[in-house]
Amino acid sequence: MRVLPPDSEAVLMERAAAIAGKTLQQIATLRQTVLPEQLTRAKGHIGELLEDYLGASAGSLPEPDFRHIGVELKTLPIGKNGKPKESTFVCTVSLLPGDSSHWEDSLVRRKLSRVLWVPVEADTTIPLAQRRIGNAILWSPNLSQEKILRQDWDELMNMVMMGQLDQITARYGKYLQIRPKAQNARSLRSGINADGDIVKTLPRGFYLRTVFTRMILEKSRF
DNA sequence: TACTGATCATTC
DNA sequence: GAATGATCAGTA
Repeated sequence: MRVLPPDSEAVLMERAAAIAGKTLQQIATLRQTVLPEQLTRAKGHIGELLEDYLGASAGSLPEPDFRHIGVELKTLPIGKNGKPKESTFVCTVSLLPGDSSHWEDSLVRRKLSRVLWVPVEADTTIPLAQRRIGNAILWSPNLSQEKILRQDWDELMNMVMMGQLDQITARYGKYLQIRPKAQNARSLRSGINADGDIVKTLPRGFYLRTVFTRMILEKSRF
């Protein structure tokens, strides 16, 4: 039985609060689903389990997970040092001109305008079933965060649109970076080269560095 | 050990 | 095939 989408942020937060401190096994049992033994062949499993529990609705559409309240769900894997272990995927990078040429109407901005961060224990010495959920954080970027996200986005998208895709590495961007987001290294998408011709290239995604999610986590603990 | 580049499952 | 959910794993 599917969980109905939450019709307000308050309802969403109640649901998130209800699982804070619970283990992944407890959530899986509540939802009558089975956990994989390892994440190696099920890398998105925890995110999907929490989408299911919380009533996310967007499916695989390029939209915020909770569409009508405009909230995006992100799980945050926390290592034993208490800090995020991995960068956070935001969305696919448009590699062709005309898709989203301004920060204001970019998918990055829309997805990051309101995010429910759910910390999840990710110490690999703990069996998956015993890892616990943390206290969720409902967040919007503050002015300085948005300013830097915008700077990163402008710089990176400028390179994309100038046909400098081959020069983009994960080293660009203070908070936001572009990295491959593909089935494998042979995957291809259409992009443009320096002459403006359409060429095939590796699909890319926008990711948030851990320095950024660490800041969100630390601020919420005040 | 942190980080970048590579990869895996599912859905439509 | 391209979007979603991400973590894996080699190397600097």
